[in-house]
Amino acid sequence: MFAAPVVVRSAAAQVADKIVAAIQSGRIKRHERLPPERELAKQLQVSRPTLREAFAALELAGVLESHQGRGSVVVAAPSQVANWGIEVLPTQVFEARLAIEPHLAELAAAKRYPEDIAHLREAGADLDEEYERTGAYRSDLAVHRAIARAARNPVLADALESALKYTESSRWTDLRAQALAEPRAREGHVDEVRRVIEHIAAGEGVEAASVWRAHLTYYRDEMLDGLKKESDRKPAGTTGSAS
Amino acid sequence: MFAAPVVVRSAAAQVADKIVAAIQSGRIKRHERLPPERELAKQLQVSRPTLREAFAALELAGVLESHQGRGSVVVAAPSQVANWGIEVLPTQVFEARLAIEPHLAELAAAKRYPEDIAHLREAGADLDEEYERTGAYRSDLAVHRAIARAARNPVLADALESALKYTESSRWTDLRAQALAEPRAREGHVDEVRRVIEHIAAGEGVEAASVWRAHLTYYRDEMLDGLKKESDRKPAGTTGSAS
DNA sequence: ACGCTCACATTGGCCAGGCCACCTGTCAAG
DNA sequence: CTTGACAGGTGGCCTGGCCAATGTGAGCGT
Repeated sequence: MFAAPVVVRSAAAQVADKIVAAIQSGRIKRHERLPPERELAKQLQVSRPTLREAFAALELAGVLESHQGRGSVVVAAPSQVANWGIEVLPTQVFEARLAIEPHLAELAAAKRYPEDIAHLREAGADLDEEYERTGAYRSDLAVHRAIARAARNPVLADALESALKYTESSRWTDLRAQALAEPRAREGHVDEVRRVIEHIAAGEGVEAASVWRAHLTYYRDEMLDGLKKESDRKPAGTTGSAS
Repeated sequence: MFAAPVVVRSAAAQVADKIVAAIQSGRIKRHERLPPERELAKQLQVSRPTLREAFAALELAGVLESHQGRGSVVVAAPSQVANWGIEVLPTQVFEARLAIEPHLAELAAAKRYPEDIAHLREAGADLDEEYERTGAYRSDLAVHRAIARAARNPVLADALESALKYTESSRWTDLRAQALAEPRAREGHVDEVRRVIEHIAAGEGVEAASVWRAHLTYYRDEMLDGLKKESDRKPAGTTGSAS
């Protein structure tokens, strides 16, 4: 019992949550002015500094805008915060990566900035070296990121990063380690990485995208197999994690 | 002269910038502990509440993590903040949208939740109605967003939103208005919107993606034409915008 | 009657100082 | 060796205040 520990959420974070929720639900509309800080603080029963922490966070996130003497207004549409706090499933992570990463490989092949290619080759060499030396490797994330960098598209690079964020949970790394336990799978992966790098360096965008798509597809299937086996062993999920 | 007005950046925002810059440059590494708030505030010559505003913002953004009695640690990798504050070009916005949106259409066709289809049809009907009534339309963003929602993938939906954010500048809306000045172009767009909705509703993912890709490609070419004409008229760009 | 100026209320930006709660390492008692 | 109390360090939060930018309306002159 008490499997789920108490998640402490700071007062400022709770205030931010409330404001976001109000925007999501449409209670506060876009370009609408919020009550003055002093008043809102009184309404929410927090001090002004606490409220200001929440405001500062939302301002950096592009949700609010505050101006001295004028007040604070909402600048984000509900759609922009619609997915905040939604849980992301492993299959959704792969959906996103399959949408983004082959395209990144294609863009990288189209642009081919010398320093990016060098950086990419370096990441590939590191992976090769690790594989030759130890017969295994921990992850090829560096290559994925190098491709994103070579694509020179900040919007897609950010999107990839937000997908990769989910691959850092202990749950995900466990599954990955399990998926990479098969020596044959590893060899195939390393080979795909080599090929995608050469395709990009040669400017063969379509081929690079194709290899990369296949790479991700294999990887996905191996991971989801692990997920399936796990749920077979333990039908009732008891893994809980928060953030 | 003095074309660029002084952009007032709050002290808290500047502190956040400094910390992000330190992570980008590798001066602070991942999982490294930061100095205590009181000390860091002294170093940066700001008060603790101001520093705390910056911390709150970075915590919401997933860069820091603070725990009572333990201190604050960096949890973001440099790659995760690498693209912060980078200017995004119109061509990059289209690169990203072309990567994401056809895939979203395909996912929407694969999932086909009834309420999402209804919502999508509604957005399409609104556009139709506006077009029939006025012979023009302001934007079909609602349809794009409805497709994103129907795809049920928060990672991709967020990515699309961050790309669409750039389409809200006055500069972009001007270009769009100009691109949509051709009645023939509008008719084609409305027709594509109708078709993509029907393909999605019918579960024809490949076709939906294909139509949507064509739609975006036409749109991109019209917009970038407008951009080109504009730069022909006025070779030296004097448009400046900040933030 | 119209336009202009300027004082003032409003509102966010920032600070000082303080109290409390929590975590961690230490050290003595069992 | 284990257990528990304890103290120092640290973040969480508050009160109260001053300053600076903004917008407004009264009062002025024309």
